[in-house]
Amino acid sequence: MTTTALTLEAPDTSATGGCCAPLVRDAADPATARDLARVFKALGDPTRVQLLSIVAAHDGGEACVCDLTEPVGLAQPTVSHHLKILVDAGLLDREQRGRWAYYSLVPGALTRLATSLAETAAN
Amino acid sequence: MTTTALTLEAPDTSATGGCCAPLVRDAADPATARDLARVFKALGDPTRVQLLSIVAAHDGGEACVCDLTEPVGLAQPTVSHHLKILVDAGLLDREQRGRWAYYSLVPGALTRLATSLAETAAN
DNA sequence: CCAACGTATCCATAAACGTCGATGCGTGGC
DNA sequence: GCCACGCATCGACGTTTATGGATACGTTGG
Repeated sequence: MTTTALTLEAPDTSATGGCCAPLVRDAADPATARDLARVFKALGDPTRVQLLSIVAAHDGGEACVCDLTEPVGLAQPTVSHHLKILVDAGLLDREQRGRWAYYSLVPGALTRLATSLAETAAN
Repeated sequence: MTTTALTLEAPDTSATGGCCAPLVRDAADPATARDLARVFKALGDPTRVQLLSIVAAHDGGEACVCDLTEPVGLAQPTVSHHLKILVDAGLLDREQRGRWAYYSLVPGALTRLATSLAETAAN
């Protein structure tokens, strides 16, 4: 799926004699933008940024839900909801050990995201 | 501002003999998380990622609204709305020259964001 | 001045989101 | 087998968001 190779055609500039010189060189195609935005949207909530940060700073690089409800001051179902969003975004891993579910950073996920940002900036 | 030095108290682990060893070292305090999330939320929409990318890739590193409506396929008020969000997030600069409003990347904004991400990953 | 143009703001609507109580599911202790 | 525990899912509610039409604002050209 999502195999859209959309080249993002540059609009005709000869018709509009105005300001526009739309030399879009290699802007992100809609599919890439959608994928990037999905990850950013997952990070677009203060609670989730906190959760990610707490997990990262936690001893062993992992934490269970019971470690997280108190720091963020939210009910357990809400925290589970946010964690699921972070997992779906590919930012957190979930591993069930015994009764507890341990969450940890996906290795390299944040770094790759940082690289994408830096690339756009240098584009 | 935002000089909150919030130490994010570690919950007592001696009481709960269970899973929890909440050694939160230096997780992001709520204020920092809020600021970060605000920028990420601005990037949490495919249209805005596309807009940012197009502006970055555009000749001269700047583009007016008339350059942007067609590539994203949205009405002008909608594009203006998204651009305002990106400006408010500190990601885009707006400069009015003549009849046209030129938008450009805020120098270093994306790089700083990338650094924040990398820091969290290495925490 | 006035008209044309590019852009921002206002308003309404539909969809998505955050939140939490109630509840269901899997695991471990007794 | 039963119960307690940790966690996920469901349903509902209020809030926020994306979108575009109508319109107002500032600028340029005549």
